[in-house]
Amino acid sequence: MAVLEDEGYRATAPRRAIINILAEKQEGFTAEEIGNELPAVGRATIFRTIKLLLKAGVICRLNLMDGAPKYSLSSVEHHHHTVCVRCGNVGEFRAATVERLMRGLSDDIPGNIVGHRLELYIVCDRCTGNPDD
Amino acid sequence: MAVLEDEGYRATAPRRAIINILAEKQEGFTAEEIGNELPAVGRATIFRTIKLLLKAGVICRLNLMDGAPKYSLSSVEHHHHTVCVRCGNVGEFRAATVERLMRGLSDDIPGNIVGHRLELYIVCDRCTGNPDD
DNA sequence: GCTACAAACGATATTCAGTATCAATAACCG
DNA sequence: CGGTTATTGATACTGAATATCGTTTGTAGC
Repeated sequence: MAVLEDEGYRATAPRRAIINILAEKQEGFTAEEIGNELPAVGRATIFRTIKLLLKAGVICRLNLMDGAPKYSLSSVEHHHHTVCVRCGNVGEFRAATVERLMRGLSDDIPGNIVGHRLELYIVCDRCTGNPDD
Repeated sequence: MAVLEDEGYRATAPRRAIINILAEKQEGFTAEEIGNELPAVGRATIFRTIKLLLKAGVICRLNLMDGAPKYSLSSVEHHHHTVCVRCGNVGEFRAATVERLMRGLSDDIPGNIVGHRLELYIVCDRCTGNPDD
């Protein structure tokens, strides 16, 4: 919540409402979902606020193969995502191994690596139990 | 080109035209680019054919952070992409290290890993030379 | 080569996510 | 409290992608 002040933005009611919703979500959510839960807030503001939080690093965007992009709280600053291919739930993980790998890879790549993104497609434990949910 | 027959699709003129264009491109290209080079082919067909080739595994889709998705020939069956953050060019690379990493990671992930996707954001050699192109 | 039938086509309308515009509103600072 | 200015919401718009549908065109069988 302090993010708004830190960046010099105003702590308006719509923004607070959106941030409160996000805090409960944790998991991957779409812009539309937020809009549905806050009918009082205009579409434009939803997207504006999401963009604002993206820039502030509070949430991160995840472009999936199909459908609208999902967002999730970036509870840790650098991390990667797991996406369950069956239920679509999104998780976060962090692995030092990945970062180490990047450094190793830099010799094979024609240019300077400035960032990376890793997505793991999984069948989550919940879905493993229910063959077709 | 044999892809079409292999999957039971018809080898129509528009499809052949599209495939020919793709064969020259190699790099990341958008659906719109293809459309521009083939004004005779309807928009719908461009997208239909792209989807078809995606399913057949001939090309792969790359959802970037902004703008339309890019596609590229999957000249090797499993690979990852480099995206130059300055000029937007897309490259492919393959590294056994990545695959090895996945196996190592599987213990830390709550579920079964069924696939993965890695994108490297780089400043390519060409752009490193020209500070602001 | 000709015919028939289904697959595929192109033009158009439509959906959907996201953005621009702009007058009205509400935070913040004094 | 009042003025300034960021922010809002309604609406219109854009741009990518899809659905519809009458027409065209591969292809298999003759």
